Amino acid sequence: MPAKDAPSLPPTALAVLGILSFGRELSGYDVKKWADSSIRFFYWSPAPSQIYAELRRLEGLGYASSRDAPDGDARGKRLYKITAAGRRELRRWLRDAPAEPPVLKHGVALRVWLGHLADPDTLRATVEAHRDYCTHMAEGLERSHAVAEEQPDFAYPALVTEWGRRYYEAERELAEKMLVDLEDLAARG
Amino acid sequence: MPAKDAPSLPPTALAVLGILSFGRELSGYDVKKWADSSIRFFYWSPAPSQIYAELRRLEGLGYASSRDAPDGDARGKRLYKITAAGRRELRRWLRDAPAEPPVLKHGVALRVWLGHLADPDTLRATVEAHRDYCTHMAEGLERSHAVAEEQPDFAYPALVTEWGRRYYEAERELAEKMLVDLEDLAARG
DNA sequence: GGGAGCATGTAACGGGTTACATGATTGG
DNA sequence: CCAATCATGTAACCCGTTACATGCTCCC
Repeated sequence: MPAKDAPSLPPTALAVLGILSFGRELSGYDVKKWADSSIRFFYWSPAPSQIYAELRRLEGLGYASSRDAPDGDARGKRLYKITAAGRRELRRWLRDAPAEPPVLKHGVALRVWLGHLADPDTLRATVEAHRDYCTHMAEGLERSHAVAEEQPDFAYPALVTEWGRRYYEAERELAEKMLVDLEDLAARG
Repeated sequence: MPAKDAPSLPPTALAVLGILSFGRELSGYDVKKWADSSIRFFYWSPAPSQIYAELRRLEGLGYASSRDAPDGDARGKRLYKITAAGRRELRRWLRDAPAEPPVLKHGVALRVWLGHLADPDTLRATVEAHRDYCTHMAEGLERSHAVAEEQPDFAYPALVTEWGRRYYEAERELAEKMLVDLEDLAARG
């Protein structure tokens, strides 16, 4: 019986455990692919090396169990599965831990903030690149959404992918407005 | 003459140098207050201890100079000022370094993503709290915007505070929509 | 045969946080 | 006088990344 006053796992561990919580038996490699195709759009995707480390930690805590892949499958492959204790821990976290405020590190905004030091053309190009990046992310989320809607147990992920699409849509519009404001500022001098 | 192929400073150093780039002579404490009242809305506010460390680093690189506060002012107080080299370095960074994609770690989205493990009421409360947080941030940005507009050399910061206000406005609306979607999902069961 | 993708890891590093320590100044 | 705020810093810690190493399997 682990976890007395469990000092709450780091975000990455929770995220990995969360991926396992959909019930599939996954290798570290699989977890990385999942992360890349879903949570990386609104959270982030840990480095492979850390995923393996987190899986070992989760197993150590009894939140996941693992077994070697059956013969015929790639040798050395290890499959992880969430345990009842792991599911309990996730539920506990969702219920008890206050939601941390979203972390936003917006390098583009920082650059505009420092506009007095930048060449106007570079600045504009930066914001335009960001606008295109938003379009790109929105497209990624559409694909992710399509996948989620096929699976009956992915109702919540589908909600979030749709939320994410709207988010990047809005971000794109904000970039568009920013370009106008930048133009105005340059005109007024 | 430092900086040959300068390995580009970490974000915190750039942010601190950016704060100094508005020309004021600031103490570490002042820098922290500035960060809290402006860039923390779209970037983030480093811990005090780190700000002091970054200021020392910047001085070591020749990007900032410092002097003791004049007598009559608090003893032990140290004031930092950006140097020409520091301004050059910032300009170089804005021009040459590709803008890093925004980092978003949205804990609320992650929680909804794991909705299959959560109690519906808790989930709703989480999203509602997030909506209120957005309102709160938007208000903070309005205040920040008002301050920026008073200063003639804060045109770019004013642009960004306005952008930020719109951002949190949009985030709030997304939270509102999410609540509706959550309701729908619960109704369909 | 060889390259792309599968699969797992180690080691070193650095960035950033928390917790703590210290002391001065100011205002009620 | 006492609390709040000003002001600066040290030490320990851990999270996460990068870079690297290794070897397999599948397919052209």
